[in-house]
Amino acid sequence: MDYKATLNLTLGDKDPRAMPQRANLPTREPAIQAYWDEIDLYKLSLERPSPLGTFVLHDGPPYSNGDIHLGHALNKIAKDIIVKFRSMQGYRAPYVPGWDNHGMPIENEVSKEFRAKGEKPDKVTMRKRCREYAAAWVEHQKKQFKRLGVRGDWDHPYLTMSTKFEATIVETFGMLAQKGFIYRGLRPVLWCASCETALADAEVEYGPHTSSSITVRFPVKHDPGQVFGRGIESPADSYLLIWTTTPWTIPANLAVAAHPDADYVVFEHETDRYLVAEPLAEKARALFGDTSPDAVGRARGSNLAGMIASHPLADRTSPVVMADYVTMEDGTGLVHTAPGHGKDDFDTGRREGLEVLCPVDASGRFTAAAGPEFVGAKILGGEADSRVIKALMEAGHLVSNTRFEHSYPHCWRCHNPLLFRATVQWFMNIDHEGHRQKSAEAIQSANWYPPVSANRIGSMVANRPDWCLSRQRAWGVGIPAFYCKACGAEDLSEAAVGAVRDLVLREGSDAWYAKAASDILPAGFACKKCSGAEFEKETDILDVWFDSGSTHRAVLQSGVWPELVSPANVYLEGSDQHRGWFNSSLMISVGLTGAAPFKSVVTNGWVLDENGKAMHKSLGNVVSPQEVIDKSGADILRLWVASTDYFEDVRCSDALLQQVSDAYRRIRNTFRFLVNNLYDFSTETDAVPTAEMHLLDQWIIDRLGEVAALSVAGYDAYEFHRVYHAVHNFCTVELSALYMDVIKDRLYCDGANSPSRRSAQTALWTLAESLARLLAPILSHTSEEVWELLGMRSKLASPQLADMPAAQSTLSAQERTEMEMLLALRHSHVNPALEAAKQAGGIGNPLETKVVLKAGATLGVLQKHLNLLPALFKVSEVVILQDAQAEGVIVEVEACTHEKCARCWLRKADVGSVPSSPDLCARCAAVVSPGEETPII
RNA sequence: CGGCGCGUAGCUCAACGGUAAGAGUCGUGUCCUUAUAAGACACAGGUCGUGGGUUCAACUCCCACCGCGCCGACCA
Repeated sequence: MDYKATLNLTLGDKDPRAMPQRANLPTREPAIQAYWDEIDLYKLSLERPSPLGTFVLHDGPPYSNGDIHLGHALNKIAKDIIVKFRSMQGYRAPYVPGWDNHGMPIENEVSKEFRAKGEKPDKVTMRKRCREYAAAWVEHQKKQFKRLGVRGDWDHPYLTMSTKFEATIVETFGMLAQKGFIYRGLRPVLWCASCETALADAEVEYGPHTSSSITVRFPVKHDPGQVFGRGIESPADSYLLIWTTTPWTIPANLAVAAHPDADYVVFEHETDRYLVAEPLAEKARALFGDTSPDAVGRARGSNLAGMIASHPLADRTSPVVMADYVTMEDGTGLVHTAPGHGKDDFDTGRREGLEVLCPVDASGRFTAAAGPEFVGAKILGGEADSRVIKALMEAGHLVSNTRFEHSYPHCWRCHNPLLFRATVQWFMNIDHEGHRQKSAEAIQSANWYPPVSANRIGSMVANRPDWCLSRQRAWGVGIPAFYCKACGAEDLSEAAVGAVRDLVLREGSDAWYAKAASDILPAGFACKKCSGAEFEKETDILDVWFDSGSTHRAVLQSGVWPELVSPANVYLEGSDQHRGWFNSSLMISVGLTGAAPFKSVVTNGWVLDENGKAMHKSLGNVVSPQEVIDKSGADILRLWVASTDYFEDVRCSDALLQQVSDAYRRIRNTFRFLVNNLYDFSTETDAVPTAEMHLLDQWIIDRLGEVAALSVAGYDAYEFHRVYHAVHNFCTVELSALYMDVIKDRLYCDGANSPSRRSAQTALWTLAESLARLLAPILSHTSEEVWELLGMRSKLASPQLADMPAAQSTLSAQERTEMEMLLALRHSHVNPALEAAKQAGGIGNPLETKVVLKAGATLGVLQKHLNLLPALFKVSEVVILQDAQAEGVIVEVEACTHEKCARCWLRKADVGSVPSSPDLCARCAAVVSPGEETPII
């Protein structure tokens, strides 16, 4: 007789009530997301109780251009996990996503469009198109982010190009100006002389270029350390040797840089003496045809400070300064320094208080400042070089002149070589009123995950130069500065900037370009210096880092999102943002308030391929989040994020995602077993109080509590892989391999409404419901699916609106110890013995066996739990024998000789004891005959 | 080239300076057919990137090198 129909089996996949084996996430997830939209889950999450207060994760704005890539996905998913966890932990956790809209990449794309059409738009037209372009990508990326399952105020994101945001940028700039942080000065930028424009780094292409390579001697005028050994401080016939591949920058020379830690030597050639770095002395001597290595003097680089040379052409001095970027690779170890023509030179010049000399005009010709003999000479084409070389030769200071091929920056548009040219720019002074030190303190008082982040940004802030805020571009927020037409004085007064802010607020930032200064400035506005009444507007825009660096003011403090607070609890961005957003936000916030805009900062590493290499389209190793979602689902991507230690660089590939998919299937199958055994269970009528449950059921609830505690600690530390491993191991080791397997007999064979089965079902229900909550921040969709199947929606619309599960153990310490001992016995003794019996042949299925335990000291514990053991070992019978000699427990396996019950397949002594069911054991006979129940054992 | 960081089984992650470096996963073999495109059991897998050093003792601390990544520089 077939008794299968009398068993309480797990629901099969065909049953409409069942949780299906196939997740089918690519189609299931959009339906779940539609449900979230329908109930307005984000709003509901803000309305749930928040005993712990508010927790704001402030979104760093991605750039609104292009499809999102895996790095975006990692970042946004990690943020989403944090927000959902904090909410479930008991915080009010709003999340307002945002976008960074201004900037060069969009301007370039739009420029290309116009160029393709042969149009030359004015700034306002250009900006209008940029705005449309950015807006289109915002909508595009928004869909992609939402598809990841990220919860937030997607209907009200912040945009740096919104009117209110742009007004805040203007205002922020004005406030910094009022506090004295903003100044105007020269700074070298990469300049294309043929396009007559400054270029951004991204617009520069490096390629081979042949330059004139010259060695020049600078007569020493003042030698306080008497390095030259002439016995006097103003030696004759003593020279510094320098090398350059840009002869045209010699007229702009203002200093010679030496490395403080390098060794320098003086050598003699005829009656002249020359100073060079020791490692390069040999080469330098060769220029004179000398080989003798004798040095007539030597000095540490740091001892050269104070030495002063004469400029080889102009009538001025050129002091020796220290710079640690001086290398011993090429040249002489003494570096020609022209602050107007190089970034390093500029920084050195600023530090040393040198002026910034740039005798080159926009078209790349020498101005009068270069010297009367050079005026009008063009850099491009080499005219300037040859005139300078000729002058040096005539002055007798040219030592050598050769050709030198090296990598050199070129304009990406016209492909001509670029030059560094100092132009007037706006800056934020990083050392104003101890700002650098205040920033360092603000860094110290924040929490950094991982902790080394603090060092990283710390050294960046310690070493960063002043912030150059000017960009010679169209797509951005105009710098709200006015220049007096009469005297040229700049005006950043509160009245002027305030007028611009009001204008932008009223009409948008395009109005800055559309209107004349007189239409913007308040009536009667006059120059403070000369009382002039006519003004010109600044044409540069602000660095877009200034935009994003203002988000804490424009978003957190604006009042537009009243649920937000400032400072934010946490910022979370990729490690490149130490130099980017973290830095710019810190500079502005410290400048205005003296404190950081964040309490904690988490950084995520880079996404690499399976070999640890960066992803590049050309390498074909790019994993696209859209493809993963279409093929496997967002929960797979989310689980991948949770499985990694994302503080460091993380790896991703199809093979790795396959591993994550396997882990997902394990977790899903665990949920399936739990859910599909609850089809006839109601918490209202069938639940068994924990303290009255079967010991094994109490034990698994105890374990669940531990896993929940571990996971919550992992979430709390932003280390989601701890959650992943804890839950995955729990599903595998405790649930699948052990608990769920062991309770099958009770679940399937005991009476449907028997207390022993209801006890197991109560545990299953608790497990399913708790795991759904525990995993809701990570597997948001699957948790939602489980929640619905459990019928929980009638109580609470989503597991994301529940509390994080907490321990609810009723197990005593002694019971826990005893259970652990029995499980250890199963693992280390019984299973191996069963395996050995299986390998030896004869006995295949453990259900056919009897296990004999011979024990000494542990006899009492074994006997106490004897009735648990057959199920725990998955065998038909367990016999315990006393054996005082036994070290630990001896396990023997033999065939069980009882009759096999046709229903439960266990071999039992009482099979046939009920006359009406001769092929059944007593328990099964009682179940088949109604009215009898099996007690909890 | 410079600054910062990372490098534990094929993979994802563990391991207070102290017992023979642990889990899961993948792989292989066996069992089950009552979670079944599931499940159970077992086995195999590591000179802890390499080489030095400190220490009674190093995966753990220090140095160098190699590989990888981020940021910066590509230069006089």
